[in-house]
Amino acid sequence: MMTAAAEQGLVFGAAPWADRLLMKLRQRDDIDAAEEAALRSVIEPPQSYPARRVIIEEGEPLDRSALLVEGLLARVKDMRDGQQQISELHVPGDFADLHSFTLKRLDHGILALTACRIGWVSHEALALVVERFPHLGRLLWFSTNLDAAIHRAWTVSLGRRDATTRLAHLLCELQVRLEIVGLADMTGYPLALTQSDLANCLGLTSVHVNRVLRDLRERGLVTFRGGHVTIADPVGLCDFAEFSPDYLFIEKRPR
Amino acid sequence: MMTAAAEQGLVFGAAPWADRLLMKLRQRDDIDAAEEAALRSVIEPPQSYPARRVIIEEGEPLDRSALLVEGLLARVKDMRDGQQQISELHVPGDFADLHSFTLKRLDHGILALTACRIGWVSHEALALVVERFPHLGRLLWFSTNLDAAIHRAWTVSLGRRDATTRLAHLLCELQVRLEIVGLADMTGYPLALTQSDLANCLGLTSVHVNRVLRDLRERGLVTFRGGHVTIADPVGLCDFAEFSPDYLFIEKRPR
DNA sequence: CGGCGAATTGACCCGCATCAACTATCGTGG
DNA sequence: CCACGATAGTTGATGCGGGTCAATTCGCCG
Repeated sequence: MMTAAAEQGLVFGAAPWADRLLMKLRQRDDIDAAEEAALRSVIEPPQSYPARRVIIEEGEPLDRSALLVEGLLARVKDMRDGQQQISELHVPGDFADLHSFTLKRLDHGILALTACRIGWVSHEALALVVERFPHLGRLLWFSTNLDAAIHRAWTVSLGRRDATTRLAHLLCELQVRLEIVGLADMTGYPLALTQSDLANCLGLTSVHVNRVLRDLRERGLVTFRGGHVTIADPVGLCDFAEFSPDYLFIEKRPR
Repeated sequence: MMTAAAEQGLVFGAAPWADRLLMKLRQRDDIDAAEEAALRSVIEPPQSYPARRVIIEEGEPLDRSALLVEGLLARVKDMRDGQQQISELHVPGDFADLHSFTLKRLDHGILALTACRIGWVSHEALALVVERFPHLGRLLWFSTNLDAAIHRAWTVSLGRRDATTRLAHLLCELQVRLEIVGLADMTGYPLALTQSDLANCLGLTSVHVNRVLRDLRERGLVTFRGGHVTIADPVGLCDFAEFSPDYLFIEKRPR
């Protein structure tokens, strides 16, 4: 019962800030009460960070990972000439840098795009949990592999899609990922990004993102305005973007 | 002694086809004799595949992973309109789809770009080894996270670098990765790809790759001809490409 | 020698960057 | 309450990197 309630994000018992993480993991595989308790126990109470704060500097040695509880995070790489590229966006329920558990430092920075709340997990505690509950370990491993799958989808967008399709595809991805953690309904979702942030995801300039947003709006597919994405024609949008959620692995599979 | 020899890829004892994999993993962390034996034992004798053969179809259910022993593999995604994007190149010693261990199917295909030899590993056997040797499990987890780091480097190239720099960066990456497994010397390495393959990595057309190769040659940085990359000016090339091997995590770190 | 895929080169075009102006929004202090 | 300054968004004019199309040439194999 506690398990079922947690699935809907309604539990305010132990470490409720892990609810969205559990929602996300449970769409992949069952997690029993012992595993749930162990996982919740390693996540520290969330700390708040203001928008635009660098949470983790590129290369910094790390002994903990960040679970995003609220807000939006980005994995960013800065170039010599001042350009920036975002390699992934993180929504609540995501570990933004679970890969630092094995990498011990990051090849990119972690930047708060909005005000955020983050629950930290020490690698030491995580190592114990993973050895004690190998199935949970495999699920967390899965979770980093899912990040890689998202990277590959972005690679395809950047390499082979034009600006309009690329943006449409990203908005589809976010719809699905936010739905999983209960932050989107069928009509859309709040998204407190600037057009410049989107440009840094899409390898474009903010000027062009602006034009492309107008294009998508005028096509009657999707609107992004005032920090909210409104999907006018879900089927049309997916088709236009050649979007299929397959790469997000939303399916129950034994570990 | 066997361990030290294996480090140089000279052992022809048990499963010598795992030598390059061990070379690669050992640049990250020590592997003791028991772990080495366990790892070697799960890798089946290599099978041969001709160039251009699809090794794994996108979406196909998987219960084993492919260790590349010889040749070149690519992770490919095909688009509706016939375009193709490669999201990663694999060199000998790489698991091409270790992530299928947790994903159970792939979001992309695996294509042999040249004639290849592949040693298969069943997920069942792998699961046993990983539970028995958690440190080895962490090292393999690291290895999939390294793939993700390579994806991110490509994302940056595709999003923010021009064609010439992008190609230069890729050639630098391959130099380093091939050096690790003893397939490149300081002057360069064999690379049996077509210009069209490179185009599919870089989000370009083969026509433009051709022009860009000429540009790099005329700048005196690097030459790609007859299936061989010759690096004329290593320092100049790295500088030109804004290349740093940091994202390849070539450093000993405790697991 | 003939055939075929890969490489090479030129001419032309288009998507997106760049540069530049202007407007909208919002928080802040006088 | 308004003036302001800062940041984000919007739109137009112009230029360039890389795509497209097409014609050779090269290199290898039968």
